[in-house]
Amino acid sequence: MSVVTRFAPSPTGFLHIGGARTALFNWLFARRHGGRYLLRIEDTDRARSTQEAIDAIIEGLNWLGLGAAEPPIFQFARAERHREVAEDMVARKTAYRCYLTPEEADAARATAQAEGRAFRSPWRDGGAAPNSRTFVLRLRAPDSGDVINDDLVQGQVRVKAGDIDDLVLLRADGNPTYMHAVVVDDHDMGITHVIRGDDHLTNAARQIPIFHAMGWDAPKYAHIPLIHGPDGAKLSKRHGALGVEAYRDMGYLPEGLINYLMRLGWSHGDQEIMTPAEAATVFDLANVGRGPARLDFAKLDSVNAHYMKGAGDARLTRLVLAYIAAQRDWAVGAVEETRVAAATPILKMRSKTIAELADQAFFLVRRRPVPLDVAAQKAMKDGVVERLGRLLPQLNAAPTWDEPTLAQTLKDFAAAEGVGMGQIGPGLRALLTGGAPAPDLGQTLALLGREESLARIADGI
RNA sequence: GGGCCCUUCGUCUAUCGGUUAGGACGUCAGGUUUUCAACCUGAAAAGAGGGGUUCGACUCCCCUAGGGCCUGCCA
Repeated sequence: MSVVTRFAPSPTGFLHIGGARTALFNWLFARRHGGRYLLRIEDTDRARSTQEAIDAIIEGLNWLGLGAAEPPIFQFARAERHREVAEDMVARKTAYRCYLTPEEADAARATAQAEGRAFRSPWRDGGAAPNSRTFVLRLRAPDSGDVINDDLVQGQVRVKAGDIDDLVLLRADGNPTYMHAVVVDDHDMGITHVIRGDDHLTNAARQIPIFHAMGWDAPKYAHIPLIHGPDGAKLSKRHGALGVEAYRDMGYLPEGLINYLMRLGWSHGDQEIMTPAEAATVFDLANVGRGPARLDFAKLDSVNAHYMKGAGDARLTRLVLAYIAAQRDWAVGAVEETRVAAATPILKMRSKTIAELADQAFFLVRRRPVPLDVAAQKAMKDGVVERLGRLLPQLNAAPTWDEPTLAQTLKDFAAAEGVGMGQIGPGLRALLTGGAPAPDLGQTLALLGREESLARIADGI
């Protein structure tokens, strides 16, 4: 049997971090077994589903490299099929028309709950249909036996059939409920493995009877633990329940985010760094943890830093320039772009994210005269200006404007002055960068270029 | 209330009855040092509690505690 998985988000918001990981595990599992990975948009809630959300989800998946090879299936478009199956179940006597009004159903449910038993409608065994009353179609839940889900992650979960409600399949308006639509679609799409969040674990016990009611085999289930916030509580907007595009805007690389998400809940020995392609050769649901994991931005940063070091320079340059333009609202000229491009291979080694890279590169795009921040001003102590005045001609006389030559020039100057670099570095750095972070001085001078460096020093003295 | 699930360093995790309980991030100390980083060396740091089973339990079973999910004509 060839494997078919699916990622089935409801388009009521962006693709959040938990959804991204669910998609990732579906993708990995399908890849691992040479199967198919499908996307299904669960848009049966017409009031809350939006085109913007659909676009955001697909865009987010593509950014992460988790796009499906086949076009998405839209659940609402299949409503006719869902109705057909529900009617078929009525014919099979595994579903029935329930004429309870919502209020009556609420009351009956409250009673059942108080008595500690599952909800059963009085209409489950038929009866004369009242006129002018609408009805819903309900599942006739099995009367006896256990519903068993041999969950690939959580282990065997057994629920007594008597604990399962006669849930609604078709609403009064004839539209399917989530519980019903999922089952019909998973069957029709040939889904073999349902990999989804742990919040659906108990839903499996409600869905399996629907499969059986139609004489279908239920898929294998794998309920992966949820992601919690750093404080262990449910993920909220305040700490990370953001769309993946928010992570992109914070300066994370998709491969960094993916690697982090992959290791959150799944492990392969002690290996921390692994690409999805690599993971796809060893991925196993048996190695997925069962407890919820907390989001840890420090670890994410560290994983991302690894991918920053290995990322292509042209790509990083493009990203960092876009970041500076968007986040700092800073117009970068062509000369400065060239400087940033030349600096990227050096600066990426010291940056965890694109945001940090932008901070590291900022000194390159500043405009003269460069204002000094408080720390930089403090570096301009008595005698510093005079000393830098003596340095200026030395730098100007440097035979070539490159890092080794400039570093040597500085060393020679310090020796000639009879002082350590501590008497020269801070002041020089202040004038060159205004206090913004920058690499070693030799490198800073080289990256800034002869003309700009000398001008910035001259500006300050 | 009911049903179900979860529980190893601060965090992510390894261990699948016998280990000085390993790794990573973070933290701390030291080194390097002209800013911010990066980097190097070292250290501290864990089996929720209680019962069993066993020659031997982090590992298997039970109870307790804590946390989570579901309990909708939402998904």
